[in-house]
Amino acid sequence: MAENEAPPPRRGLGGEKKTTINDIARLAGVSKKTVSRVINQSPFVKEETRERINAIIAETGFSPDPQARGLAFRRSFLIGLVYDNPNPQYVVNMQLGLLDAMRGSGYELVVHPCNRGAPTFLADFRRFIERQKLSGVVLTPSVSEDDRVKAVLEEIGCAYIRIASVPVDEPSHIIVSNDRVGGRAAARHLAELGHKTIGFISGPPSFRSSHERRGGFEDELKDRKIGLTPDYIMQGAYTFETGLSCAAELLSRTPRPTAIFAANDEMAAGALHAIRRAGLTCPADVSVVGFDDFQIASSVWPPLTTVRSPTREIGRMAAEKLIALSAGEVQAREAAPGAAPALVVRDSTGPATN
Amino acid sequence: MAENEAPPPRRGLGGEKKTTINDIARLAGVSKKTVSRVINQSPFVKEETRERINAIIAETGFSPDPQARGLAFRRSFLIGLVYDNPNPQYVVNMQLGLLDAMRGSGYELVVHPCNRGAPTFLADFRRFIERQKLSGVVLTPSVSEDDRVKAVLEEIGCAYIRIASVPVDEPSHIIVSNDRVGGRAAARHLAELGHKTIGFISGPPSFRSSHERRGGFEDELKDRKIGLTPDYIMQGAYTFETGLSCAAELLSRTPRPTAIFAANDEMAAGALHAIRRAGLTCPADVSVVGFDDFQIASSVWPPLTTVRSPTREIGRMAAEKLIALSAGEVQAREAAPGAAPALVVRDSTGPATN
DNA sequence: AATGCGCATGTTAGCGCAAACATTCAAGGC
DNA sequence: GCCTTGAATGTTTGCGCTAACATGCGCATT
Repeated sequence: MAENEAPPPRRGLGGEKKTTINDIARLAGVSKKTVSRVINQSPFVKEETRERINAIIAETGFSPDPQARGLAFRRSFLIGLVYDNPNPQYVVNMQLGLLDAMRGSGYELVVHPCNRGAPTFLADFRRFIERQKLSGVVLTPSVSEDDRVKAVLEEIGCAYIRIASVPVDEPSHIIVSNDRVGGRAAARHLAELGHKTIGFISGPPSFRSSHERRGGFEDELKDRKIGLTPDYIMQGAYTFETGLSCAAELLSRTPRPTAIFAANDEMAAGALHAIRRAGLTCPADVSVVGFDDFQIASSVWPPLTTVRSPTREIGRMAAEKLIALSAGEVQAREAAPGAAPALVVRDSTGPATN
Repeated sequence: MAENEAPPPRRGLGGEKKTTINDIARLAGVSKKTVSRVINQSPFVKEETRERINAIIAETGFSPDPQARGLAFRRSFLIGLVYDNPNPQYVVNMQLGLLDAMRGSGYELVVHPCNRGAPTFLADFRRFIERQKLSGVVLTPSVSEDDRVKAVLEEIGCAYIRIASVPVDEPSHIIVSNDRVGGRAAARHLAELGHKTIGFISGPPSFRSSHERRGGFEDELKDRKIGLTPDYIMQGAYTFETGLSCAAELLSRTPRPTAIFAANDEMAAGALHAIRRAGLTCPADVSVVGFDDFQIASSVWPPLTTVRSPTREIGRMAAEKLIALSAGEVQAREAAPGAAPALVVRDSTGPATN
């Protein structure tokens, strides 16, 4: 009866008392500290004792309370995914990758989309990390490219991994999604098909990936002595509409390009429409290559030849690294190799016809 | 020096000690229990005291440690999103909606994709809820339609909200995404454009939404005395490919349908290709209506007329309801009205031409 | 035999908060 | 005046776990 304060609803979950470390200790005939040592893999437990305790843990299905553990450790067992990438497919793939590596690790994933433009962004971000005492944070582009964010994390002392197109940090804190390699792959493919007059639609300069995809593309063309004049380079914004308008512009050049590389699938889809609208056919008249291999790439006509970005794999690597980091493990000095983007050839590319 | 056990890294986050409820109590010249009462909105605090404490809390930016709070309350302040819906856009929109309502509430969102087919699914699910002592769970289709899941939650006593196309539960536990209304809207639109011969591509029967979308569509046509014979109904699987093949089939019927309603955008995109491939034009020869209004709807040509499913709004409502539930508030007896789907008219529909 | 040392374990005191049980103080009843 | 009542606050205990500090025990050393 007593006080009856407002919101806190009485009783926790279920009715029966849940098994605690004490129960395990009693069953094993040891103190709870020894059980704790087993759970935390302390080397100072006799092999035989460890096995006995582990058997009991397995039998009872016991698993330590993350909250209590967190309170004692002064950190939660939560990993945050912080992103401002508007592409749903990227986000979901990233989440799946992270969860792949987190499964069975005792960590959980909390998602935190954010708006880097908001005036309270940094303060909110900091609050989020501190309040939740996150074990670690995964940053994706373009938050991952924000050095203020990095500074906050360093100051707080929170483990983090940045996913970025270029090595912007020490190797232990970054996973490089090798967009440059992907750009090269696209150029190589078009070159091998005999294209000489190629148009390029870049992403917005605010994304590092734009520069990388473009850089890789240009490098490969240069290596092959294929020219790419400024006239044949348009700047889009990773959207369908900009893909459409930029491609329309490119198609009006003389000589008309026989191929277009758009820096993401969305823009490539726009390019397909521009081609059709111009009375041309893809790939007979103009080939198109996209980037990302998101769902849209196989839902347009013709299905897009594109560069598959191994987002899920990158997520998995990020989580593995982060868990190791937050457990205090020392990291290798060199950056992890990082899964490389790979070309997926579909129907939107064909031999040059000029 | 002492033991130096393996994984637990010493020291928590940051260096400086963080402010606790004790600090606030000291500053306010009261006991920490009084501060606790203020935080938990107990009515037994003098107005003046409450204001003074609130002022200090605001000033110091203090916010209680969720872990400690959770430990004492026997529940975390985490809300879980459990889903097996493969559509990234749906998932991301849902997450955004949930977070809209959770912002500032002190809750965080942990995501939990699952595979309902896995043999350990139910056990894993239960473990997840119990271990984390989740405050609440949001279930989306098709996990939301699984009564075993509901049973587990009831047994554990965990608050939950199911998002479903039909009222499968008591009103306090469900939010209805009125797919039937959306189906009707699509039919009305086509009828008003004068279409009489209409083809329909349904979703897979394993999703309730399939039945609802189809049901609404059929009901509206019946009300308007427009026939829809089995010949003009195809069953797809919510994928681009099935949309393509089903539409091809429909286009071979005599008389040829002047309009096709596909139960999601993905299939509608497939239908567009089938139309083009058949040498026809959309919307001149055949109109197409989709469902969902995901990104793909505006990235195909012509941009799709479709039914926008207010996923984000539904998510917001779900989180609001769940927070109220988990705070022990009594729920209204009737189901919340639920944001209704709305038709978005773009370029894929036009007047009937037969 | 006394000493030291290292492994294996137990004990105590928190982590930051809320529940249950005091306690205080003022207003009102007879 | 004494006693009841109840609002407003404080004290203690404990949520489930770990850190820091014992402690016990066997063995090698002097």
